[in-house]
Amino acid sequence: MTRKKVKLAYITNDSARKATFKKRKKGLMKKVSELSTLCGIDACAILYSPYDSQPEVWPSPLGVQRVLAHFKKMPEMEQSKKMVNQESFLRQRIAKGNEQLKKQRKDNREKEITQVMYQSLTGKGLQNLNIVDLNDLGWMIDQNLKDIHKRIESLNKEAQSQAAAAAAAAAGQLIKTGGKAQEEKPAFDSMDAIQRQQWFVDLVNPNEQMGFAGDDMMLPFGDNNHNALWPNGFFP
Amino acid sequence: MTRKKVKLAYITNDSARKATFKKRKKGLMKKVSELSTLCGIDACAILYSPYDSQPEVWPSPLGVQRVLAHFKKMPEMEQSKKMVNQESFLRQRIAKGNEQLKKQRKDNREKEITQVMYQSLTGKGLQNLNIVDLNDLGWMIDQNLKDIHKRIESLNKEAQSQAAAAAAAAAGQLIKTGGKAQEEKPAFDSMDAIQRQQWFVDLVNPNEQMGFAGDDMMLPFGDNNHNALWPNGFFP
DNA sequence: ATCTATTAATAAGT
DNA sequence: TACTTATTAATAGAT
Repeated sequence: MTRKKVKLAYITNDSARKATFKKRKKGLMKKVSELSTLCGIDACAILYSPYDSQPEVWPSPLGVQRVLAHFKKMPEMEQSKKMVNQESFLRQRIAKGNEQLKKQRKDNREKEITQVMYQSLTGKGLQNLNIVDLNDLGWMIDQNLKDIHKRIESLNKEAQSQAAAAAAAAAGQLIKTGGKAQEEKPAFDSMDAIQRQQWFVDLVNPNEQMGFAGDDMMLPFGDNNHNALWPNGFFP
Repeated sequence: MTRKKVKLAYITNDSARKATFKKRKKGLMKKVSELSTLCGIDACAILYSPYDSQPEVWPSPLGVQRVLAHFKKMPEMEQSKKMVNQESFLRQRIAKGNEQLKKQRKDNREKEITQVMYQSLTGKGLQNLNIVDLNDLGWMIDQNLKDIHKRIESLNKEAQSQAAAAAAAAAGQLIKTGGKAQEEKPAFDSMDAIQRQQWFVDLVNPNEQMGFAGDDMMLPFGDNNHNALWPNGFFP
């Protein structure tokens, strides 16, 4: 579909319906053909259109009859097992749609709360939030902190192994200096971390000023420990 | 298809084939369903896979049997008329592929010659071209000139009607000045034309200098009239 | 099963 | 009817 998302319903305009039929028939036959080739399975398709008195089939009349014979030999019960019929097909599509809706709502909510969070960091205050929003906001901040801690850890590990490698190299050159360099220059000071800080500062501070610690910036949480990472300022 | 254009051939890797089958079966059933709904036609599909002992059908066992009955009632000759069988299907696909190849080659050639043309405008010279290339280059330049003339005409017409409108407005205000303004300010001087000029200058002159009229820039055509548009410089 | 980068299908418009 | 193009849908490969 293109130029417009099409509604799945009978096309009332005759010429449009015919045009769509021709295009989609071709596409469908191609799909059957590909599926059969790629996966080596026996398949057939039959279409009756008002545009031709004869049916259009894939892959061939004989192929269709072979598949049909196979199909008709089975008892009705067998035919129905594992079968995709219109009802179950629609049920699946509806279920899938609902799942997607649910996920989308969750994503939306997350974005909403994230926006609230950033606004609060630029000094907009949290006065207008209800308890539900505040709860979600707290949850999101906790999530972010967890992510940050994970990231710090992984960067520290990286720095450690790099430092170890450097030490090994130094040892190889017989210029050993006493070690522990990796603790004096932790990974968080690396280029990557600096870029990350800058990104974060830019993000929370679009107006070129620190919005944090303004008069009405006290977070209305019982648990102000959300800020524990930065005991005396934005970044140490 | 994605991540890679897939070759249309039996997938030998078992798990990949099964995964592809599941995805494509779903997609195919959806297509049948949509075609049936959108165009109100009677259709069915039957698939036998090695993954299930039962066939998977659309729209339902009964629906399939109805379509099948319809199909089997016809004499063989009738069945074959207008029918899409595997051979004709493949023939169509091959023919289509060849057409596309032809068109693509033409496009490529055009791009090639266009590049030669631009290079020549930046002073690369045309010494290395054979007679065929030169011929095509001449053709392309003529095409471009035709396009340019068309564009100039349409812009002039536009300017004329605008000027007419302006004159009408002026007349309405009783400040008629004598007319002919549209000839003193032709459309080619309009904003659009200026942007176009700049674009063209940038295009032929990527090194910030005029490559035209350099020592070896004389075009090796018998017909130097290709330049007739710019008798004394790039743009008047 | 899910995700995402990429290709394929196709709705409108010419 | 066929071609073009802008957009959506399908899906290959990776996770």
